Amino acid sequence: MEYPLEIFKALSEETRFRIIYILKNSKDELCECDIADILDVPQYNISKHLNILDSAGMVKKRKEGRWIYLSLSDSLDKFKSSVINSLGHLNSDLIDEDLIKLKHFLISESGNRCP
Amino acid sequence: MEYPLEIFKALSEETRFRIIYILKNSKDELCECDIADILDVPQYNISKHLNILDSAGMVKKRKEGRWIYLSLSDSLDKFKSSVINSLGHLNSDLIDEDLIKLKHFLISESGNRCP
DNA sequence: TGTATAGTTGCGCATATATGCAACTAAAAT
DNA sequence: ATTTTAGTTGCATATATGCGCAACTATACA
Repeated sequence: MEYPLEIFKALSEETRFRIIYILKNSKDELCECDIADILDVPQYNISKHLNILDSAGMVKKRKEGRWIYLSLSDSLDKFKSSVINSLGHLNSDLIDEDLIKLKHFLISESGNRCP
Repeated sequence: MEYPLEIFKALSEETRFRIIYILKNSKDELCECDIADILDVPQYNISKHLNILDSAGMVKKRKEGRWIYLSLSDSLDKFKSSVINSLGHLNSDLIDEDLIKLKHFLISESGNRCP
């Protein structure tokens, strides 16, 4: 797909947008089951959406044992990082709910989280 | 639709992306027939896509006689203007072709352009 | 070795969305 | 008044896309 369109298309779907949003706001890596838990979306959907975000070069996957740890790509080009930085200007109750759940997740270190 | 999604969805379609791109790069207003001509897309499609961009609050329409003149909205909020500014980091042959055609259009003041 | 958990993937279905056509309105221009 | 041009809109169609399910792999643990 044409380059910029791929990025906008990736971000134009609610689940994918929420994934990027919590990855951007998480100080730690998150594994797929974490993300599925936080967003309350089936893991097989998270998996599919992460494939799309990966193809668009927006996320980094790190496999460790049985888990795949995710974070924003650390090699974002200027365009991508600029678009993602734009998310910092948003303030919406809906995405705030995800951030609250993310915060609880990060606090309960090995509580609810995958080991 | 949820606010940020609407913006990304608007930009994730090729014709709409190209419209925003040339509006961002045009010093003058453009009317629909100009845009249809530059992008080589039927005018009824341009019209429909402009409705979507308008609903998303991304463009300004100014009616004058038989024509509707378009430009980027002059009341973009921080998020929208940040996303649109991200386009400045792009360099793609495809969108450059549109810019070349736009340039020719702007030069030939009342040549090909609508009066 | 058997079981549980994390993640993947193919299929069928439902929905969303862009397109072309054709008929329409509105405002010049003759 | 008639014609021409800019723009709009409803409809049918084709395609894209996300979802749930179910079967699959791979790794850890007992």
